[in-house]
Amino acid sequence: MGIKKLESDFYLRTNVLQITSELIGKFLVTNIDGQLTSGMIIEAEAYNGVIDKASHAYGGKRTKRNEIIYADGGTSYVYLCYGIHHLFNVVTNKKDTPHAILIRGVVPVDGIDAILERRMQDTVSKKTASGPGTLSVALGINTSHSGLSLDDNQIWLEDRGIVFKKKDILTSPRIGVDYAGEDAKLPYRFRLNEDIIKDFYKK
DNA sequence: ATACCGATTAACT
DNA sequence: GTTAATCGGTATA
Repeated sequence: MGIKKLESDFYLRTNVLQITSELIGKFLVTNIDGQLTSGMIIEAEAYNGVIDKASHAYGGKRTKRNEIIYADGGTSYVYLCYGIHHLFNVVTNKKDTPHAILIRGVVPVDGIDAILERRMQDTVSKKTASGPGTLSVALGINTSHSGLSLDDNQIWLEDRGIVFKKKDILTSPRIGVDYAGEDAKLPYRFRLNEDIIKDFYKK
């Protein structure tokens, strides 16, 4: 057991689907604005680089915004969606192989007071950090954090020894990527069984 | 300079 | 189940 910060050997691997499944049960931790906050990852989606029509890097496209996806694994990629929502991604694989994982939901764990203040809520519920936009608000993440190394002391991931059974990690098509044609159907979304998630909110 | 649109959310019925 | 809100990024000229 114990707490182990994930290092580049974890992020530099080539199988983004494998890494995405392993992220369920890991902890996303931030130390932003003097507040230490964290959440356990319960949902994430894989974006498989230049061959994935749903990826910002499809076809090898490079723009000022998506340039970060081409960085080495272990880098934070945060971008603005619908003009309002800051979506946090983990870049994986080696430099110039633009794999990324969108973190879509966490269960709040550390710094609950700060999280509730940021979300302007009184109590923790499933709504506090269960979407890609809301978890960024909860943990204080915004586009200014894009390009940061996850080895930095502002945003990082931890393994706290929690392991779920394979059957409790469900796969399904990704959300909001209908424009990606055939690739919209790929089972690249990973999430924890709802019954197990409920137990974490009871604690 | 201008036009289009999205890896979403919250508040509805 | 439906839908309005909202604006930076991107492409096109």
